Amino acid sequence: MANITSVRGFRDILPEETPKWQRVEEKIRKIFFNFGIKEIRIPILEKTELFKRGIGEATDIVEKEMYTFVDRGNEQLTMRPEATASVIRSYIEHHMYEKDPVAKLFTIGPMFRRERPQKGRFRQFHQINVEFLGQDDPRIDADLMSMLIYLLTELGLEGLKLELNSLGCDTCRPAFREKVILFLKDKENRLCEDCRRRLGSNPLRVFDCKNESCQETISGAPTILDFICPECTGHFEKVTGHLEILNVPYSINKRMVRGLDYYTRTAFEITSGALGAQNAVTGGGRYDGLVQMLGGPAMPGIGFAIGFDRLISMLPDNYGEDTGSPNIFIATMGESAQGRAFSICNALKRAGIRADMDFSGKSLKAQMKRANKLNCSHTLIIGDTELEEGIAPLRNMRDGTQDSVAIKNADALIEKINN
RNA sequence: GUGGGUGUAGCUCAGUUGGUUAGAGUGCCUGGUUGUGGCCCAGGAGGUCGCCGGUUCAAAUCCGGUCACUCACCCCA
Repeated sequence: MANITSVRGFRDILPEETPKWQRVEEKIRKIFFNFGIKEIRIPILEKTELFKRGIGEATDIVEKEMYTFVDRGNEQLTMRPEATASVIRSYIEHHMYEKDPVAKLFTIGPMFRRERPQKGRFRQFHQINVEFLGQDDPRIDADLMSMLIYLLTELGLEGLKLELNSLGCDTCRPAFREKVILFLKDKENRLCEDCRRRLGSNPLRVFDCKNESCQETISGAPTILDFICPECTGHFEKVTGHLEILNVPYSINKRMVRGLDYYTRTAFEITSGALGAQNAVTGGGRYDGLVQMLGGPAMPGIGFAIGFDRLISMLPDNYGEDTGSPNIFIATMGESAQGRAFSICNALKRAGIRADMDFSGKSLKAQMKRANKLNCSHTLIIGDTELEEGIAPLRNMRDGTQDSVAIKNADALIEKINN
């Protein structure tokens, strides 16, 4: 009978790797706490309509990547492909803006997109999302990006590049869009198949097409920064100004656009050369129209998502390893020793000390080998008849020196280990 | 959805122009040695060679199909 395997693009994160995830999450939570960002936990399943309206009907995500199904109650549901729409839905549903229009929220969890898997891309992947709602001051944008850079640097990442652009707003982007369509109309035959299709749905995407001919064609086109309205220009200039004040290095990428429809004004991306083709570790931007679009009040917002899996893959293998705390292995010789070891081992664990032992009755050699494998700091050997008190030497594994103090009971041992 | 690469032991991989009981390293188990583990020595378990079909006296090896993994396009974090 054939074995059952995991679903394509859905992977197990094995015990060797989970400490990395835990350490990163701990550090991030601490930083978010200091920046006044509170956690929100949202469902994995939402009504399909939420993403259609939020992300945009014509986007690749909605068009062909969502896990959508009809449930037994005949309702169209979707496993979330991203978190922002859900956070906004919750913000509106619970009238959070009534209590306090300003909300700084984060959420961590899995997202689902049915793409072809490759390096740094899975069908179930994990994101750390941050949303700042209720404020459109350019300082918010700068503060958000500065925190992000700080956070990634704190985690030990190097070679990061922050790129940003402005996408304009509802009033200036449509005009720019028309201009681009007009510009490309008579050059259509020089565009790739995808871009010709995009011309009708999302012509701005031609800007970041990787096809050479497309790049050449679009290079003469007006760029959005020359075209956006004075308000948007002002906002963008202030954002970059504040970034400079905060000493955050950045570069402007006039051709960067976003694949989700809700973005307005500030859009940014952080990339790393260490990631392969899927080089974006973070992406985000402002979405001043989204709250209203989803049925809430007119309320600005900005946010980002960190690709958790990609972030983890950039960290060294030993990241998050516990090295300091004591880790005891109890080896036994003989039946009666096992009995005493059993209760001592249990007492150690309840006293907050990591401890383990072997019940299989294997040779001492095998037990010691196991202790070594578990990377134990100390091995305690308990003999069958030696030492009336019942406990033999506590031995340090690392330098081989013996500590031959006989210990009378578990309490004395705990004290010894803790001193 | 499109293209390239790869599927042989738990893991990393050899396997010459098709030819007998398919190998190594590592890991695992047992024993020896060792001032009770690391080093060394001996032995052992473990594989329908991804799956199906074809060619052949004979297929891990050649051909076709299929599935999986992987990298890239696309898209995005």
